[in-house]
Amino acid sequence: MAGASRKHIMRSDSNSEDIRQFRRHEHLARKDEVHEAVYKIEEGWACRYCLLPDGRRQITALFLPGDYCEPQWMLSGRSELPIVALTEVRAVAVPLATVHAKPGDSVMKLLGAVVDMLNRQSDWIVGLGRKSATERVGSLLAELHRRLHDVGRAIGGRCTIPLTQQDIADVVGLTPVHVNRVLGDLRQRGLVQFSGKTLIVPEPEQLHAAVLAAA
Amino acid sequence: MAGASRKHIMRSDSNSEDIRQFRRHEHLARKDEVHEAVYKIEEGWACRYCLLPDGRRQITALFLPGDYCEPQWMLSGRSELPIVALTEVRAVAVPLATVHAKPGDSVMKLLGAVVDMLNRQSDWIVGLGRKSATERVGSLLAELHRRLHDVGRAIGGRCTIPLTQQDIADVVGLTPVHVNRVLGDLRQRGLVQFSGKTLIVPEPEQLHAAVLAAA
DNA sequence: CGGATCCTTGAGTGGGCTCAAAATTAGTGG
DNA sequence: CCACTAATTTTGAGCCCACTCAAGGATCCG
Repeated sequence: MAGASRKHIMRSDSNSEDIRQFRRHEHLARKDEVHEAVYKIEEGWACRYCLLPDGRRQITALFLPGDYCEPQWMLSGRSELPIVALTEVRAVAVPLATVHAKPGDSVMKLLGAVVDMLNRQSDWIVGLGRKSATERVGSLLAELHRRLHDVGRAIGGRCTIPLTQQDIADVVGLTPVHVNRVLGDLRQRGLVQFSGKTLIVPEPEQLHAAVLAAA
Repeated sequence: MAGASRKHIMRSDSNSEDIRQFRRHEHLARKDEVHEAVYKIEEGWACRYCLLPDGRRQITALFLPGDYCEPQWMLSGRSELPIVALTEVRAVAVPLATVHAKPGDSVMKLLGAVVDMLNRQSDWIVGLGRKSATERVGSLLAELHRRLHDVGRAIGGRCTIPLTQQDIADVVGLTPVHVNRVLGDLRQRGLVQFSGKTLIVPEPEQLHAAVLAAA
């Protein structure tokens, strides 16, 4: 990450990476802000959210380690909604000028991330519109477990979910009280286990089956 | 698909446009289908939907005249969910090969459409997660009125909404019975009027205000 | 050790659902 | 153009899932 002092700074690539740190509850982006870089999350979690005038909050995207934080900024150049850190976050700022200059691999990665985000949002519309509380919470845990597993952060069904129950409620469109009850139910049914912020999914397939389309 | 056998295919524009017709309930795309073209809707409405194993349906996108039907196919090449015509539909198939060949205006339009879809989906997550039935239905009518107005299809607060109440229910995540009651309520409050499939919004701002963040 | 945040549990309420049937409209073939 | 059927809309009665309000316990952190 260091080593910026060279003669020819032509290739603005890996030397002197622009690393940013954010404390919990600190904003990575505000509403309607102009951006000339996207973040690649290295460590920690963040979310995009919408705050209604009367205080209701809805989270519309979760950013986990390895995710690009708002790949569509490459296309639009601005954030429509605020992004806030849910934990301490370490991220790399990827300048869009650089990406545009060499339209190769990195552009494709970002465009792929845009498509992933579209599909993930579409899935959550289905969940919020047509699934029960238990199905929504179960689906969220299953999805988070899968995403963490995909980046090597779930070993033996074990992973860390740093969300509060209030956060979970704001993702799945429920109240924190009800989320608490649903989590208790899932645990009693043996589909998941907790110890602190650690989530254990003994049988991912069983959770997936129990949660999708309870006939 | 036709019209490729000529000497100078320089201007691949208006000659022999690939126009497709779809009857109501006919599919424009199936799940997991490969696409080498996107549709530009000329006339009629279509939707993307998800059908859960037990029969519940959730609509995750509406396509109105002027919309590109699945701009992200340019990036992914395949449909994740089925698209079905809600009315008779006339659409132009825009071959992606053509678009890629001359990466200019049309590419930007499609990428802009992708960003619009992301933002619209994000808005609907907020609605489904945190808004009441009345707010959701009112928001939908307000949004549809605005989108139709933007393409010159709402004259004097008057526009055509060819959706059944069942369709509306599958967009806003309610039952058709409850949608019917909510519509009656909105009409009684003078926020909207109906006559057949024609929707009249006397005061768009009043509807918008009544529906967003009822304190 | 004190304060704040977060989790847990109980009791009661209500918004949207289910079930059911009738009225209206749209579609279709003769 | 009409008879017939299917689809859609409307209305009523009762129920349940998730919400609200509230209080006590646990955990974290300075």
